[in-house]
Amino acid sequence: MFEIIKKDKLSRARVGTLTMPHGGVAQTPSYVVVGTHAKVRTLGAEDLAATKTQMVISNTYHLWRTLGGKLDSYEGLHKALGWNGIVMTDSGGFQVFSLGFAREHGVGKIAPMFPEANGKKGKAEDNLVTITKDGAYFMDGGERCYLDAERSVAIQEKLGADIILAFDECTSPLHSPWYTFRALQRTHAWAKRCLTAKRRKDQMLYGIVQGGAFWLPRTLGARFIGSLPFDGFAIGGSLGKSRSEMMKVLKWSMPHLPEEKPRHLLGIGKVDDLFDGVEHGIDTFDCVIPTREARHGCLWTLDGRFDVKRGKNRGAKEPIDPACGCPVCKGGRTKGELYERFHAKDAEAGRLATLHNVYFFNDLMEKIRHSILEDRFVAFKKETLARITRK
RNA sequence: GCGCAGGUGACAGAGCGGUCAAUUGUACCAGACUGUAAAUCUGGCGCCUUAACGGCUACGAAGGUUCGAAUCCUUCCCUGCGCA
Repeated sequence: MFEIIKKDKLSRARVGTLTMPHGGVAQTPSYVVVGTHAKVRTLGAEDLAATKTQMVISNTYHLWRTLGGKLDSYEGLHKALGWNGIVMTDSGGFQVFSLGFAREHGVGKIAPMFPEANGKKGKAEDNLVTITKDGAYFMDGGERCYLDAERSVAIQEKLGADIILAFDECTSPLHSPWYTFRALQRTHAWAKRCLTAKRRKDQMLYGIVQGGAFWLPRTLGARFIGSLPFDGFAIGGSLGKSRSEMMKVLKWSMPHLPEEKPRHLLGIGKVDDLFDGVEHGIDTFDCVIPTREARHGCLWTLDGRFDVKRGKNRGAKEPIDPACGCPVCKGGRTKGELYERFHAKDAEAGRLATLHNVYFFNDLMEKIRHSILEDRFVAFKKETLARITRK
């Protein structure tokens, strides 16, 4: 169930409450922390609570492949996580892209302006995925496996998340409008099949808007998916060559999605993205940035982000951010300690950094919620972005 | 004092006559990471040059042999180990 508590006057931003059939509750806008293998990398269950985490997203494809036959007797994601917050599962649709054309095209979802410049353009044989109108074939460790709408829903029902996602095809930013359009037809057919295949009543099913960064397919996508009886909606897919194109995609999509249902922005979540997304009416975001960058030593603060592995942090006695309330900063841990642990390849380094980053993003979302409730969201956005880009 | 092994760029450690400004690792500097193929990847790292090109100075020191030396020879200095 989704209840809107307050709408912003100057933008489409809103504050809401997401309540799950099993009892989990989240205040939105909210960050969804990525825990692909039913675990937020480096974090334990107790850490989730300490980081203000309200929602976690795991991955159908990865869990399906690792659990294998054990899926039938799976304990469920809440048990696996040891945590009773809201859990989502991605459908595996993104892996159609990330293991497929992403490798061949040498791109991410947001393509660089000059793809050849990032120097890792792959060969066609790097593409591990074959897509048909029925579903997708993956090459996984020499084994060929098949995933489609029905199977994805069935797996997600066994995994037992609160919110599950429709199986979709995420296209590459380098795909043509025509390819993108044909992929969109597949995604739409699969969306309807997911609705039909769904058995459990205690899970919410979100539809996914695709259509690349092209106006027509994207608009058609939003209109079509928005018209189906999903419990919520997600914006997915390749979002153009730059952030400004990404925001255009939101602008084209959002008006076609029902106001009263929750909207999720898939896989996007840097600070400026969050503000823009919220401004366009997004309620939840998931992104790998806080956890992955933490493991890579990159720490986020409201004064910008920095790499704690750099030499200037050796011996530094100050916390990551004196204003931060996370267990790491409040616990008296210093940049110097993080530096030493990262250089010693101590696994605790990644955990401490992850604790900080996850807390940072969850806390930022809380601040955003407050700003909306206090009618100062746009001002808060402006002052925060000015501050964070200052250095 | 004798014997043996060595002295290479911030450190460790390759190279053992030309393709060596010198493999590689670490450190250092810079950058990337957006529904996790990722606790990872990329670039730089003697000096001059925006950079390429080019030039200059370099492999303990000084000489020497060679068209050409970090690489061979001589002497000296220094370090480690063993014996006195």
